[in-house]
Amino acid sequence: MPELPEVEVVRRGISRWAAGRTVESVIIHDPRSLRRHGLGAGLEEAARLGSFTTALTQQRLLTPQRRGKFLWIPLQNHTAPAAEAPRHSLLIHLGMSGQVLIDDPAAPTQKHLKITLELGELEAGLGQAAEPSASEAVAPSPEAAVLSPEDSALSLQAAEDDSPGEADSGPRQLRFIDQRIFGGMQISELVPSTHPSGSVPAAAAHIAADPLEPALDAETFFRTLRRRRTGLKRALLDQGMISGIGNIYADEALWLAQLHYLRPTATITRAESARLLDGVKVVMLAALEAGGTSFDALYVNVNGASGYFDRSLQVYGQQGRPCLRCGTEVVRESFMNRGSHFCPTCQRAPRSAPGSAPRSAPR
DNA sequence: GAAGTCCTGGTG
DNA sequence: CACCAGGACTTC
Repeated sequence: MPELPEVEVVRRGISRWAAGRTVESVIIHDPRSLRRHGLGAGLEEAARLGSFTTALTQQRLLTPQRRGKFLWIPLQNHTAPAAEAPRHSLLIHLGMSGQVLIDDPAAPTQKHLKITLELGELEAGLGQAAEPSASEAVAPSPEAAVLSPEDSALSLQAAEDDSPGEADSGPRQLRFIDQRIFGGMQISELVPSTHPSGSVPAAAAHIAADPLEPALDAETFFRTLRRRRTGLKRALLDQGMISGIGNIYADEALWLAQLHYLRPTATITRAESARLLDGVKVVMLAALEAGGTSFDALYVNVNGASGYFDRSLQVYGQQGRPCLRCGTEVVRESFMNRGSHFCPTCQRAPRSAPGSAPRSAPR
């Protein structure tokens, strides 16, 4: 269940290993992962799959971007000058179980392999070198594409292992693996946006800014919350209001902010809203730090074994165990067909009976 | 605003 | 062998 931090780590992995390369060929192992591709075009399946391959082949992968749980790689024709603005993107959503694996053609085939992009050589000056992420603990060097010995732990083929005569080593495949097929890929046109990169894929244009974007400010968040007529957790999970939060980090953020998941959004105070947004950011950044800076975590996430940063989890899945703040047993309740974990002491239930109309809170 | 639908490996 | 998890889209 990758949420924002996991997707961000995948983004960094792609940025480091695949950006700057050109797609030489596309292999679709399972068309179900392309269910959302080319939907508006009214094409038959065979034509849709063909258009996916056509749109990607000979395209240069630029620096991957992310908003919430949506990940995209801007595409540029490999003959175009590097300065030219990309018009399309490869949009990736990991869904429940999606993984991105960057490896070598010699790598063994993965069980749930859906799509393989075969990549060309790295073009000098392109790709991850242009990546200015401030939160990157270790900025990739311009030579990052040249593999060092420890990189073999990433299951990328090291230069030394290559047969003589092959000048370019580096990983030559970007593979999409997805067990439950809730995720997928599609080609989507880039449209102008408040996103830091200036655009987002049209298919993700309805997705709100995420907690790590400057575009999301506390006052707007508060006002949007007050306008809603729903519960706090439902609002947090609404990607059109704030993006990147899934079931796990919603529970974590609510615990940090000491707010109940059923609390009516309309009764939230400005201070509580600020606490909640703060909790969301803290949880995301902590998870990112746990996974984004550790080599092991990079390994499991880019190469996709399991990759959940569960060492930063305080309440999710902790039912029956003492709350780390007050010692009360953490409770799990069923909500929206999923689990909600909370501390009944730190996170008081709203006064109104479940299901009844919420009454207004003071202030 | 909220329920129904898609999926499949793992679990009881 | 039935059931569950879970994100996001479709439909009410």
